[in-house]
Amino acid sequence: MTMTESLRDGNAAQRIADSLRESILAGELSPGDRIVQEDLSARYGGSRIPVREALRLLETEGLVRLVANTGAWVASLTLAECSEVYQTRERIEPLLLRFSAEHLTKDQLSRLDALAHQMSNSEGVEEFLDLDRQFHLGAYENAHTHVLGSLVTRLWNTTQPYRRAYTQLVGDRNRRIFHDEHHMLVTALHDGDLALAEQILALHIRRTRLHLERHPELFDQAPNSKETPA
Amino acid sequence: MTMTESLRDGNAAQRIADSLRESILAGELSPGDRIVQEDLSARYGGSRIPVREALRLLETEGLVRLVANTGAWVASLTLAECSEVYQTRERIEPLLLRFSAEHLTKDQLSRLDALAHQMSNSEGVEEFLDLDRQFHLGAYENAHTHVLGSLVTRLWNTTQPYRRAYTQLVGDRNRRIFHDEHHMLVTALHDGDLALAEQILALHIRRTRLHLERHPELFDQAPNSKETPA
DNA sequence: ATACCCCAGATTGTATCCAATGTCACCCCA
DNA sequence: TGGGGTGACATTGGATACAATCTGGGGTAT
Repeated sequence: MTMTESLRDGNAAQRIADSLRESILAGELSPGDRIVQEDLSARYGGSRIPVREALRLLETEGLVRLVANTGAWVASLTLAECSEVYQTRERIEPLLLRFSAEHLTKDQLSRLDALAHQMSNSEGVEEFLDLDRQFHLGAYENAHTHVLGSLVTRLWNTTQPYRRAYTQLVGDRNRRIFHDEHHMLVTALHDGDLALAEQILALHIRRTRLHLERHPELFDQAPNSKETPA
Repeated sequence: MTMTESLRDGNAAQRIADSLRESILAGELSPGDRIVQEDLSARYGGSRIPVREALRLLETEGLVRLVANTGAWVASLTLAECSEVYQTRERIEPLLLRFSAEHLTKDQLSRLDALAHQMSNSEGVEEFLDLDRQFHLGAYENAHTHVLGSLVTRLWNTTQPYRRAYTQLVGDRNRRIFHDEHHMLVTALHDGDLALAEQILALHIRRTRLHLERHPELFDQAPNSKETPA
């Protein structure tokens, strides 16, 4: 959905928000970066009005921080906040997986399996991040859910910069166990053992969080600081 | 916070959004009601610009539905969507309670106990709704959390109209068990038995959902319909 | 030398105006 | 008489212009 349609959606704010979100997720903008309204309006060839609406939108998504009469920055998280997001994900993603698994087709399962294998052999950071995201969100694809699905996507989005930083930091080391967990998850889904799949997913998210927590240097020290110390 | 400060926040959009949110939560506006930009700008004495930003804000909060070039409506939920929200709450509110319980003071516990008793004796629908909200959100008050707390509040907000409709429908019948669960929760917190408190809360939310699901007539039949059938 | 104040530039917030789009009622025609 | 098309009206979307506010640097007094 979206991509092609939203371009002619008659709605500039939505289009700008989508584009800006992509920029943040792709790492072109980093937490703490200043966002100037005029720059965006110039870049997208409109006035600042839709830009402002887009910023408001991204603010409630948690991707942007707005301060009245002062400006906008790409949102940053403290370690505590990021850990909070992961603990939340640990509780709700298994539920979403359950909703989706009931409707997953053989084809979709094959695709998940293929993605897991691709990841095992992937080299670059960006490729890994992209495949990882596709794998997890792909597993939720068939959850016919309007609320929980977008919520999970939102949580993925806000933590994406830190997933990137962590992946860059540790390189290819220590990834083996993540890949094993992915394969275990596919197997559990294939066997139709939903309870097991839920458990594996929860443990997978938990382990990722524990690994992240070993690297406080990746995060802001205080909430809502304007600049990344790095 | 907010009320008095936000009035001079230098930010009209925030102020309008806060006020409109209150109107929706108070039941002055019902799901499906049309929202006209000009009406709001007249009511708040400004132009439509901040109104539009406010609507965008409430849209991502799930309280308003926007359609490009067409208009805005107070968001409505289908039974399936509402059920989804409750199942999500069932998973994350116990976590939030855990975060908060670690820091709860004696005074706050007493207040929760008082609220539970007040509810047992409350008469009107609005009084009950208000106390219920104060009780639950009050229990989370000391969770030093930036993400999960606002998320839970958001989920409470989107389901508030249906909690109201249900409460009005069933009257005072069947409320006994809810009150019992509230008292049990306070007791568990008082005893410092966090695991038990989490379980009681999860069951409390689950039971509420099951009760709601017995009344599909309270909900929209199709997602995003413009008017409430009622 | 340092702390404070004040002003200029930059940036955001808002109002007014105009364009674009959707809605609805009316009319024409089969 | 009913269905489809067409036009005017209401409402939303966006651009320009102006007001309000914040930031940072230089000057002054202590």
